Amino acid sequence: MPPSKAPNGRTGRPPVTSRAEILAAARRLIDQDSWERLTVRKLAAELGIGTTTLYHHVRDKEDLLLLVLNEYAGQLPRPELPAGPQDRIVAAATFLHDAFATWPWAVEVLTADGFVGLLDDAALWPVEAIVAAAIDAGCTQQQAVVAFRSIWYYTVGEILVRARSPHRPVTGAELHFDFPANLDPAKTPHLTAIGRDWKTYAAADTYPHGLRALVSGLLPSST
Amino acid sequence: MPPSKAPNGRTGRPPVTSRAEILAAARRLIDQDSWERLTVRKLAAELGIGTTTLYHHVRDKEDLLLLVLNEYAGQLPRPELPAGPQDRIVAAATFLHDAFATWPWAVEVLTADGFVGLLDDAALWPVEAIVAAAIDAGCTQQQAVVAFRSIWYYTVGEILVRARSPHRPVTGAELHFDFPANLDPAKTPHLTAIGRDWKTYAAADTYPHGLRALVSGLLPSST
DNA sequence: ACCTGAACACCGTTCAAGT
DNA sequence: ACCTGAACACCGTTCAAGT
Repeated sequence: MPPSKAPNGRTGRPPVTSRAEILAAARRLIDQDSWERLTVRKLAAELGIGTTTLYHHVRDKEDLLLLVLNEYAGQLPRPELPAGPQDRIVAAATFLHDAFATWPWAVEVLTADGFVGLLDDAALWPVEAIVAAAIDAGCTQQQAVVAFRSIWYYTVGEILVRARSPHRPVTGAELHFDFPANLDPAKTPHLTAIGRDWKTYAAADTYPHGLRALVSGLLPSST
Repeated sequence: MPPSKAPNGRTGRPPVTSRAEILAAARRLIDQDSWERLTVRKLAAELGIGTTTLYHHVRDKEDLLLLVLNEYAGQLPRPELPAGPQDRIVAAATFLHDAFATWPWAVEVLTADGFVGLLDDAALWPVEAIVAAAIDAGCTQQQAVVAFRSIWYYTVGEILVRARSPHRPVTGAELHFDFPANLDPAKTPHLTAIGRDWKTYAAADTYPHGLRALVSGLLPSST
């Protein structure tokens, strides 16, 4: 038997799915459940196809996650940035932060794979904006790169600590500083004194505050 | 047959291993290979015991990692700290950073489980030192907690980004900013201009620089 | 008391065979 | 061209049975 001939003139067995459908289903599952619990098998089941069929449309699981990530990044509305360099950096970094806060797994994927060689051109604008603003503020290229990296570390750390805190996804006591009740006041007097208040203090979202402290320390002093 | 009676008077089958031996073997395997590749099965093989025997000495894999971590933390020599509050914070944070830099999996374990309720009393001194110094510098308790958290985020981020960068464990181009050659100069002029130099700039260890910027921004201005 | 193999309930991925 | 079940090489953990 010769291979069947489809109406579109192409030959062979017709597809049961497409890359776009796969990405949409993956995103659905990630949003419903966590990205850690997304498995190739579940994704195929969601689509009603054989597990191994997926491997005809994406290289492997990592490839799949990067595709979903870039799609997500491209869909986010791009905000207006303020004129002042320092405010511009804060705004761009906060945009990054907020984007990651709703999709913390993106940070895991990006840090797992060396970041940006993997991002689409269109998703790089916050990086460009931060570097550009730093140079506007009087930084050399090198200082601007250093500034971006510091901001990136701070942002990644905040997201990961927050995301991994048990069952407190939105705001809250991320550090989960639930001291053992048996803190030794001789060894840790200040921690003992703070005691239960730590939880209260740590409940606030301090990302912007720390970010401003960092940025003001990184840029050449311009009053 | 009655249960055999050991010379020490205790009854039953004699142990083939101990918690101490298990922790030592786990540490050996983690140092040799990465902690991601430590499996319960490999650990049992290393000890020459049945896999499931491990579960009589540790609750589960997470428990095992925490035990190893606390042992490691307790063994690190505690440095002298400078007198000035700002320098003291930098020194304590740098100690944390360096400890994690040689054992990045510790950060993974700690961030995975909400940090410090899990640390031994003895391992908490850097936290106490940072909070104490912040209060010395004029911070309120709340400001001191915020300062610690910001420093913690920055440190965690640096370690994780560095640790996960492919095959560059010690120093180096952690961000791996290997732009696609097809960067659009219209969209990302500054990144395009920096180009290959990014790698050079990013090769430096900028943790201390960013840390100082952050700390100086966080403390009440004291010249 | 302590040890252990078999078993359970999973993974991601490959590959030969089918349509 | 595309799909797919079986299979491979793994995981962490439980549990009944052995000593």
